[in-house]
Amino acid sequence: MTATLPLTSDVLRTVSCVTTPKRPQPIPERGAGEGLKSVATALDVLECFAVDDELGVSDIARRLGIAKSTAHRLLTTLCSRGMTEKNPESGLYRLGMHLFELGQLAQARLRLRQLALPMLGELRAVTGHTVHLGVADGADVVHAERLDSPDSVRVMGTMGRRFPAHCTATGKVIAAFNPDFAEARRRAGFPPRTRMTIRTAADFDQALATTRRLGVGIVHGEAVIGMSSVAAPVRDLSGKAYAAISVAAPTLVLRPELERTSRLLISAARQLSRMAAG
Amino acid sequence: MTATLPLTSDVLRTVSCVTTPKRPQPIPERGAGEGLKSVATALDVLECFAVDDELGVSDIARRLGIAKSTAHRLLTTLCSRGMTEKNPESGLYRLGMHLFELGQLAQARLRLRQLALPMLGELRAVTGHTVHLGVADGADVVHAERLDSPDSVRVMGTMGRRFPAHCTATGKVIAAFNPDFAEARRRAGFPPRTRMTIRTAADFDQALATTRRLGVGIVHGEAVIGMSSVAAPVRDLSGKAYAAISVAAPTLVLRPELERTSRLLISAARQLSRMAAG
DNA sequence: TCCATGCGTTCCACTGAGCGGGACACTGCC
DNA sequence: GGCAGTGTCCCGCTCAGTGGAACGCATGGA
Repeated sequence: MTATLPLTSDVLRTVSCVTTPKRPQPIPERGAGEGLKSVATALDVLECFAVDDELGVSDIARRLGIAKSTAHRLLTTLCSRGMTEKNPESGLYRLGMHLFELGQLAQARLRLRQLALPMLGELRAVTGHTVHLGVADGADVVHAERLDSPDSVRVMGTMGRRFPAHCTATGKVIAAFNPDFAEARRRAGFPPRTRMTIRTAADFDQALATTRRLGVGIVHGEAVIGMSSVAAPVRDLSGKAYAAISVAAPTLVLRPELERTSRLLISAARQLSRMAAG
Repeated sequence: MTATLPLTSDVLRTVSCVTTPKRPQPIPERGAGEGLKSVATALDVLECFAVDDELGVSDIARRLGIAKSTAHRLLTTLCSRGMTEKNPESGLYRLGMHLFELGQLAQARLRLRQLALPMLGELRAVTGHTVHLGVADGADVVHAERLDSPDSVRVMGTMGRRFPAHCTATGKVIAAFNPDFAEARRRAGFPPRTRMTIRTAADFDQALATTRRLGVGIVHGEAVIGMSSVAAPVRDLSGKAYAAISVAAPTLVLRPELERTSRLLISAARQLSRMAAG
């Protein structure tokens, strides 16, 4: 059972917000986890594909420490439901389209996203930049929605991706107004992404203090060199942040507009907080 | 194991293209399915949420014909991995954010989508309308990508959704150039969506003949009243269609531009077919 | 107010389902 | 040709997953 926390509002559907025991990041941690063993192992198999695009039966068996026959059995079961697929060329397995279908359903039903969509569209229109909705999950932020800048040539595929809280504007601003979330990040550490990324708890705490003072989270090249973001927090009735909306653009473009963008974001996020709490 | 079919090209990652045994549409069909029983049941539980947003333990147990305790055990396991979540307000369960994460991964890795993205962007820019990439799956089309019209006010949530082949432009055009896919639809029947929807095999076959003659699939109000789409097929080396790209707009807007749009689509789809096959 | 009926959760004993080991065919490489 | 990989299949043991029953708690009607 996911530990039930004192979530005053339910707009954030992620129950497992901060206190999720562990979600394996680099290499799935086997056995750990409650409930049915075979089901848990099957989900571990899926998790393997979060790391690598395509994997073979033996590969997965080795990673999870299970018998080859077991891995094979799990994969055929997952395949029969479209959760994984077999690449006929390489003979390897990968994630299936049905997983995408179900995942889209999960996203489409996220209430916070439904509320945020019109405002995100407006923000994009006014700023002309890419906008995000990020929700806290564990020690990370998951991009629940992303509207690309109208003039962005290539559509990037970062939606649904998970980012450590210390290298994104959304992560910083949620951490600044949610001590539990910040603490989860401190425990998880500060993996570097670029040469600008925060690397120590001291720097992190200082960044959070700055964020609290400004009311917005800002990153310059801490996730991607040359890119900047600003984010404002979505908060529950107790004032605790559980999500954030952000605007992202090249640093050179965003820096001059920083103040105006911040004002827009704060106003939009405040409105969203009200709508979500009501 | 998903039956391996003679797929000449691998761009379509959906191995289970046409010959998928069955994917329960209205109510999950229990027990049927190879492999591990508990894993299969767990996936059935997920499938329940494709029908309803939120469900309780007893509800799911009743639907699947399993014991309440079993359903509860499955749900807690799924929850511990973020595949489902518990709504603390209602006490009911629903699909989880981690499912969204994994689903996004599956989509991002779809090779056909990667190839199509730039062309879809261009099509949207030139036509000013919403564009789709649909891939065949079973007797349906799954929208693997969707770029919204720049001037569309509200962003709709139809990406990742599954549509019966007989009421979409993409479905018609894939069926027209893929006899297996068309046959799968005939077997699955023709559920009505609007008063314009095709209802009989005879009408379906006639529509496919027209589609073959024009080279594009066209629907006027057959999925949504007042909306029209045109679609061109993406084909493998043998000429069999396995995906399609489409342009959608209000009927009144699209009708006058139908010929020009068709030409653009056919040219883009042809190019995409070459890139995917090469 | 009390009983009835629904819910979700927990426990427990039985048994059959899922486990690992091993055998097999196949491929590619030294 | 052997060797080291692979994916697939089979089989017997045993433990994991099953359903039933019991519990506490809501809700609602009599």
